Amino acid sequence: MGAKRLSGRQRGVTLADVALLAQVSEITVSRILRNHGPIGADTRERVMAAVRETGYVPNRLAGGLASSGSKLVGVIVPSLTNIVFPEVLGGIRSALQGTGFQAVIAVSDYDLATEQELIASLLAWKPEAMVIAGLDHTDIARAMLVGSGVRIAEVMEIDSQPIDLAVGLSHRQAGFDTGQYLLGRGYRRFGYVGHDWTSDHRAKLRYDGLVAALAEAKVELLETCRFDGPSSIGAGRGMLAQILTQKRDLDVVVFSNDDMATGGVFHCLGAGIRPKQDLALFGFNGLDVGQALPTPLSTVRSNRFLIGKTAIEKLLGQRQRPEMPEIIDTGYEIIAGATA
Amino acid sequence: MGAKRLSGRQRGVTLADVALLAQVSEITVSRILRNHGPIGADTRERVMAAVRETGYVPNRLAGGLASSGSKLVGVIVPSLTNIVFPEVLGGIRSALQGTGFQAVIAVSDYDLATEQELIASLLAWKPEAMVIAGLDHTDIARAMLVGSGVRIAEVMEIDSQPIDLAVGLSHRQAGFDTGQYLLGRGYRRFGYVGHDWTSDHRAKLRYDGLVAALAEAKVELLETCRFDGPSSIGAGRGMLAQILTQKRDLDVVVFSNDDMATGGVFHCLGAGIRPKQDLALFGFNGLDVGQALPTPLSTVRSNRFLIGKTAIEKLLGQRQRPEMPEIIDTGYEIIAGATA
DNA sequence: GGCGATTATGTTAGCGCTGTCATTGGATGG
DNA sequence: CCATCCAATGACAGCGCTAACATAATCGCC
Repeated sequence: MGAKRLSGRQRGVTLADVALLAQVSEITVSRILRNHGPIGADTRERVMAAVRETGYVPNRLAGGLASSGSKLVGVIVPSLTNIVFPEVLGGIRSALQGTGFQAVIAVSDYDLATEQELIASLLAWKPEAMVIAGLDHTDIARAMLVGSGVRIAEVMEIDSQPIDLAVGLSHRQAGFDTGQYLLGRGYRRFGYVGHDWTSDHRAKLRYDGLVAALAEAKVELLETCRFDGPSSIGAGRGMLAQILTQKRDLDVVVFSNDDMATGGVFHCLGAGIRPKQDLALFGFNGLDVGQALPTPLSTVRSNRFLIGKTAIEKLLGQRQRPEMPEIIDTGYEIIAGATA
Repeated sequence: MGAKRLSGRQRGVTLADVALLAQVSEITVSRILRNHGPIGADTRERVMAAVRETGYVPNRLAGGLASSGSKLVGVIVPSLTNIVFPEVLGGIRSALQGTGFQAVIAVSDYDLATEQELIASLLAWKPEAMVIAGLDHTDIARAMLVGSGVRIAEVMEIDSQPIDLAVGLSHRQAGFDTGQYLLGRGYRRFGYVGHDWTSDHRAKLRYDGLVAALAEAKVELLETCRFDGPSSIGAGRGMLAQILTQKRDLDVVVFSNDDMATGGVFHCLGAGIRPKQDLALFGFNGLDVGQALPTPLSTVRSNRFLIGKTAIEKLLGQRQRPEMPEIIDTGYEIIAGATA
């Protein structure tokens, strides 16, 4: 009773309702809710009571529009089922904690066209910043990102030039170091088991680095096997079985990542091959699965959590794009493990 | 040049700019961009050209405010590192595909207070629907959800009454069936290895079901071990080692989930215990890791993808809350595997 | 060939909030 | 005792878009 235009209810309590109940103006309620400007203790009390009584929920669409700032950070990752990306998100969430910002997560399914759509879609929410996995985008996507004026972090890799900020590690270098490490341990008869490169081109970079390291030492990669699909433990298991029928006398197999390598270890366990003694196995990422194995996986630790955290801290630390793109190397380290 | 109020640029192209360039009114541009109402072919052409030329990106905050509908679906999950939730999200994304809706994902870290904050925060975006993992919420959270009028799906479990819609499976029943299944296979000396129940109360429900099944058969659960933290492969490995020192003559160990059980298998492999022959192991979820094991894990398949997909389909299928809460059982099935 | 139906476009009035600039009523101080 | 300042509050316009209602222009059809 008394409501002027709203008849059927349903469409929510607004600032006006709260203001009316608390006998103050809308702007005062708004200020109290945002801790903005000086407010009398009694007024605050009265307004908060009204908020509670009405069950008022602010409308962020209206707020964002009015203040032209959504307090949103857009995030695009290629997958959530590959555990490394949730880990990056963990870092992002941790850095966002208490800042009032909220991440909007979108998944591109390793598809650049989808990524482009998602970029358009997320920019429409006027995010304060964007975090995108990878440096590879369509031209249109890149143009939209550049044109938006929004700060952009491209994460995971630093092997080429970013738009604004890159946070990650050099996958090519990691692959190279893997090669040198294994050569140093005396391995000479190399095999490689990978997965689809069109979807995961960072795996390709690591492969290139590996081959380069071997070439420097005049060692040849004897056999290569690639699964035509995303990496998985099952694929790794199957591919190792396959490569071993093709070339029996390998002394080490490098996998595109830990998932694949874990599958490789499973194959060994099932086939009575002793990891390291009979065949060395090497992965990438340093995932928990691999480290919990009876023989902890020899691999490279990439710092996913740190990548996400650093990206957000940098982005929120400076709201303007820098003159020159910045590149932050979060590094990696070889985990000796027990399989190589 | 010619812009009236914008001096320093930066703050975006608007509908008005596009309309001006294309020599039509704003509403016409708006209609074209939304495929709404009849539009002349030449006009459409001209407007699309103007959109391209200006690099216009619609402002969804304004759009949502004007049409009081954000085309957003809020999703709250307790974790992204537990792979089951990304799988639910996969189902959600699949059902959202092509509907024009976008999911906003938030992570509660298994904390009901955090969940409550996230609910408030997501409701502020005026989502069209919400999906929340679990039926357990704070009173305030529940009140906000009820009061919002928004359609709500509570997913994963159906062991108690939902607000609006529940999609999932009965974890208690799954635990019960696990017990009966193992009894049927002749096991009598049961052990249980779990993780923190305060964070994962569905695990507790399964445990309760298991105990109930055993009690019916007058079989006792001989030993219980619970890791004080989230489930992980490492924890499962450690806990199995521990329970076996406490009680050596178990013939089967039921784990709180596949992560824990996989750790258990790892322990066996390391300790020379043959799964099934020496000690049976049973998990929950039917994860890929477990199925890729040299001895595929005996477990229960929960249909995570289906849960997400069904929830969204139901929610978008009917925009009004039903009179009575609806419960959809997506079921589960026992995977015999090779460890029990 | 006039009347309603249909198609294509425009006009107006907000959606719910916040930035900006008043306004009010003491407290301060010389 | 009046100018000055500050704390506390309010009025008002407008963020960028779209629903709802006009308004033209075209088209059949008896």
